[in-house]
Amino acid sequence: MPAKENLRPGGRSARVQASVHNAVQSLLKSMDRADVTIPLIAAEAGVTPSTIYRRWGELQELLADVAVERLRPDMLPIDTGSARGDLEVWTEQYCEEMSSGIGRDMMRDVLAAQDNANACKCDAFTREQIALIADRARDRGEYFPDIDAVMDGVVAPIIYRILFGEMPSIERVRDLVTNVLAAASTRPPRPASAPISG
Amino acid sequence: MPAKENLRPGGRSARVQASVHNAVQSLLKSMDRADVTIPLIAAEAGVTPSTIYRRWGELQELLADVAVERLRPDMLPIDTGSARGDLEVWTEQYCEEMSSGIGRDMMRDVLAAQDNANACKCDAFTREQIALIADRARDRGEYFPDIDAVMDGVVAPIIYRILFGEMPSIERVRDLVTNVLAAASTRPPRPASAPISG
DNA sequence: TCCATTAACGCAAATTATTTGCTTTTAGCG
DNA sequence: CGCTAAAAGCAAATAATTTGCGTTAATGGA
Repeated sequence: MPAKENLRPGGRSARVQASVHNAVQSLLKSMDRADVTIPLIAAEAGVTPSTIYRRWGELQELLADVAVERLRPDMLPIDTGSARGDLEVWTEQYCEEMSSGIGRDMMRDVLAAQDNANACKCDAFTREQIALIADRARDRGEYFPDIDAVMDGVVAPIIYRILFGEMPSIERVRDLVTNVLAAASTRPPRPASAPISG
Repeated sequence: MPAKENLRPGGRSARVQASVHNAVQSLLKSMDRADVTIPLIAAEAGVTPSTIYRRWGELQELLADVAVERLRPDMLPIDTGSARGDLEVWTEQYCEEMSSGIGRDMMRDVLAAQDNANACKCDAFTREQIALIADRARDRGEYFPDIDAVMDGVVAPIIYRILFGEMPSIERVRDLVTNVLAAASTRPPRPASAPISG
């Protein structure tokens, strides 16, 4: 299950990794994911299959590895001038990305892998984006809820519905934001969680 | 991707399915899930591998199929005499089951499958259990929140955290229940969601 | 009850994927 | 610049998956 951590960062090793990642993305665009195999990826990347087997072990791990890179936020949350606006806009965009076919597939890939490190990374990405919005709100002197409250109140319901079969409507998403902002000003912060082992 | 729907319900076909399901459960108990293969399951079940390939297509679909059966609730929510008590007890038990190694593996199996019908089933199971608690509350004349509010406020945060790396503490779980019950009596019901296509 | 129909199964051969032992290349470092 | 070992390539061995075809038996109608 070791993926791209603790490997030689330079030269050929990095080139191979990039080439394999590109090959995966390219193949996923042009064909059904059920037909993507490791020998196929290897051919597309110009690498021998055993290299992929030794580095990623299974297709699932490689797909998770590629997916988490694509899920990494590539821009700052839009600054609308208010905490509510920032959170609303960010949430709507997040929901749209995640509920698209590609977003759902990537999430599935990340969750399907044996190694849950990639899932943790995705959670961290989301928290970072919300933290940026929160910081901005505090700089403006606005109140903003705890990150955990936003994760529970906004992110979790959206992701749950996407994973378990219903896509949330835009009205519901706005509602979630409204409720978490309303609750924030009337409830004390909540206790923290414990990290999971396996 | 057709799993066990629209197949001949009687005799041999049903026997084979039961035998394969049992074989999967038995093997998952005695060995690492990464080492469970279709030929192995076939041998344990006393069937030929091609039968499994033709019926389930991939190991992932079979695992999802078995997992969803194990996730089906096998008893009514405990009646504690009050809506709050019922929901608290049910939630704590649900959280415990889902965050155990077996529960997480089963959820992973269900979500990893191409076919999301099994995931929808799991969602439906959960909603049914909550609906039973809600019905009981109404029979007693107690107010009870909308099922969707409980899914968003209690179930989704628990599942999100289990999937994305943190196990919720019992205090947080109680908090979620408290909040959804508090909100229920002060907020109007929310609009419904739209089903997902793919 | 018996027969016709056909879905589902079993078997085995063909194909494809995965693992493994060994050799070659090259990144990292003194 | 040369050493060392991690990572890659290659090819043979093993294992999984697909497929064609004959057999079994569930279902439905006479």
